[in-house]
Amino acid sequence: MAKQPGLPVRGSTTGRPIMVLFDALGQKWSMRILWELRDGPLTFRELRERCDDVSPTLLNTRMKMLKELGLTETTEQGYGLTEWGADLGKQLARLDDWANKWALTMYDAQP
Amino acid sequence: MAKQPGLPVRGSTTGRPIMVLFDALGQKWSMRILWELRDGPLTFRELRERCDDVSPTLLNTRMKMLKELGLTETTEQGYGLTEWGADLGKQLARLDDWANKWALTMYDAQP
DNA sequence: CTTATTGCTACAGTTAGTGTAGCGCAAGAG
DNA sequence: CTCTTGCGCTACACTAACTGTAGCAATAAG
Repeated sequence: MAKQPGLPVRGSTTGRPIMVLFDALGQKWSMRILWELRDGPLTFRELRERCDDVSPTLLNTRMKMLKELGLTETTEQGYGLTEWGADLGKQLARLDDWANKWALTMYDAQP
Repeated sequence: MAKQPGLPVRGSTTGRPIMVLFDALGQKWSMRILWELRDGPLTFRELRERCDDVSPTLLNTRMKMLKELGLTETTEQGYGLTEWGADLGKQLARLDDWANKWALTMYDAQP
């Protein structure tokens, strides 16, 4: 089933962009994959290894979805982020900053 | 099973804050719940309704998790965000802005 | 008492994700 | 040419995550 802003997703019929994004990022490994690709393209097997050996079945379906959403693409160096994917990656980097402060003040856990 | 920065989560043994966050937000309805609480506390049944009638079973387990993470709390008005939860909500609002631009330039889909 | 509304639990059924094995293909070595 | 090596990916059986409906115990009002 296709997936893009404007079309309904799990748990929301409106196709409102943020709902599409919540649906996509709310699936296991989605954010992690974008995160691991932040420093440049990786091969299927490399990416899989970085994601704690996620099952290839899932990695493949997830990559198909992210590709459909225009966030990743396949280059000659392997799987990489598109411009939009990289942009979203920056948003995730902000989340990283946030998470570190959060952990620090709430649990004294180090990044 | 407890959940907090510093302790291992699904797919990462390090307990690195961003991984804890990815694990938590990567579960279905997590982001949506934080999103729906952004304008103030809601009762269990109200919150459930706003989340497209998510099953009460899941809503309850999710609320327990979010509470454990210090993102939500139960007030006299019902379920609400903590300061950290509200802060994270602001990050999600940034994602909303991002998603709207994304949808607009990629698919001409309106927010 | 009855009635209504609340937060929440029980439980069976469906969907999503896991883990291992290995296929088909392309490139390099002998 | 054959043999190996490493690649992206698929098959498939298993487990975990989520769904949907019914309804319980508690509280409050009539």
